[in-house]
Amino acid sequence: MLFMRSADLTARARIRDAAIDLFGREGVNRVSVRAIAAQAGVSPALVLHHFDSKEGLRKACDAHLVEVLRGDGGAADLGDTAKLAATLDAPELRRYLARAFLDGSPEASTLFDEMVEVSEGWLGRGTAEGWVHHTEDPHTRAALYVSWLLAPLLLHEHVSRVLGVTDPAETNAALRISRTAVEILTKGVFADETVLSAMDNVRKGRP
Amino acid sequence: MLFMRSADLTARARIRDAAIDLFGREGVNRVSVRAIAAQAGVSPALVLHHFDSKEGLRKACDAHLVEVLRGDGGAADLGDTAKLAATLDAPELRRYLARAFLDGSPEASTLFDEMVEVSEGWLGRGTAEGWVHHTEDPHTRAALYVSWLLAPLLLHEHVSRVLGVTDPAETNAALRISRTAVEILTKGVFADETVLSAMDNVRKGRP
DNA sequence: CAGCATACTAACCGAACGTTCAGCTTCGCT
DNA sequence: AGCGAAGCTGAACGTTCGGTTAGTATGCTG
Repeated sequence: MLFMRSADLTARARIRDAAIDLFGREGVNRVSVRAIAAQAGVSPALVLHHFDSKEGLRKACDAHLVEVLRGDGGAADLGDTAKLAATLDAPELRRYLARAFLDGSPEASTLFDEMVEVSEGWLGRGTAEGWVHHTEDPHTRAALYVSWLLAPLLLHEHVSRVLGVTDPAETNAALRISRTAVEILTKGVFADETVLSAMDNVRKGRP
Repeated sequence: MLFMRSADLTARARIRDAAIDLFGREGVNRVSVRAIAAQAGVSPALVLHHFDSKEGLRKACDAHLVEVLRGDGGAADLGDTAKLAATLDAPELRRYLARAFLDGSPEASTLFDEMVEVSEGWLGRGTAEGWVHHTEDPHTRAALYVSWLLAPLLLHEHVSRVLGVTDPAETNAALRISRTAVEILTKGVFADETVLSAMDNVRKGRP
């Protein structure tokens, strides 16, 4: 178990990687143990020998993803958007992460909570230092910030289709999206406060 | 077929509503025809009598959702965020919509494309009239705008957990989120342009 | 070399799935 | 009243699923 990292071509690792790929592509329930075994080049029985059950395999995939995402820096890295994006350069990890958030595994919930916590801390520090605007509701803003960070990942299929992405590398599209996101987060979209004050009026009307 | 709307308690409609509810809750593949039939109070065979196959039922659900979403105003309503939010007041419709975007049905793809198109037109008009900021890349901004609009829906489970939502009505939380979103879209998050210019430098370094 | 745990497979199991089908009601029409 | 279509059901079909079992190969340890 100790030197497992150097032997990342073991059947166990191949099964796990195949599962991450297929689970991310199709969703956990559309993928059979047989299909995972076939992609990993082993028998279906070996999958259950190593992971006890399909659910056990899914948990192992979650754990692996979380381990990779945390990187070397512990939970702190979860707030480092650039580092996060770099780690998620692998399409199969991206797909799996998106699926995990939607299928509602406990590991994904914990991960989301941590990301919100780290982001809230980071934005709070920014507010104190003056490079982030003040807000009435920092908690909601952090939750929304993380949601928006994940949105292009979750809707990757549709976003890339709309943007006409065809190249396999996709780095250009990712850059366009990031740049536009930062632009909105810096300058906003609306040039005046009519929409905002309209919303505040609705809010006061319903205490 | 013509007066079907007035007879929305037919077994056919009950099956469709049960399918939307269960598909949205669990995902299409986790739900059996038998479960849908049970919730609708009919036999499993009747489901296939009306919809030919499970896939046919799913398509009928998609079509129904799109019909409801378009409302009376045709595609134009897809850009009216407030109206959209009102239509999606029903939790089961919200859940189903989120699932549809992620399971990648053709209907959902068309819907997404239309939402982006309508939003891009709306934001373009706003730019011309001066109440929306100019952007280098209106197309990407529109895609991102729609993605961000959908993000709290897709991540509803996690967002509501983080915000500590317990009340079944949820109107307060929805209001908090909307208000915060509009706040960000009006004032931005970042108070200066350091992040933005840093990103532009990266971009120029990689032409 | 013997002993034994680990890695792995082929064959199989019961359960649940989507789907089919023959037949039973129930209605609208003439 | 009579008849055909539509709504609807119970019982089965073949398939595929996750999981089990019995057994073989492999490689380490004494």
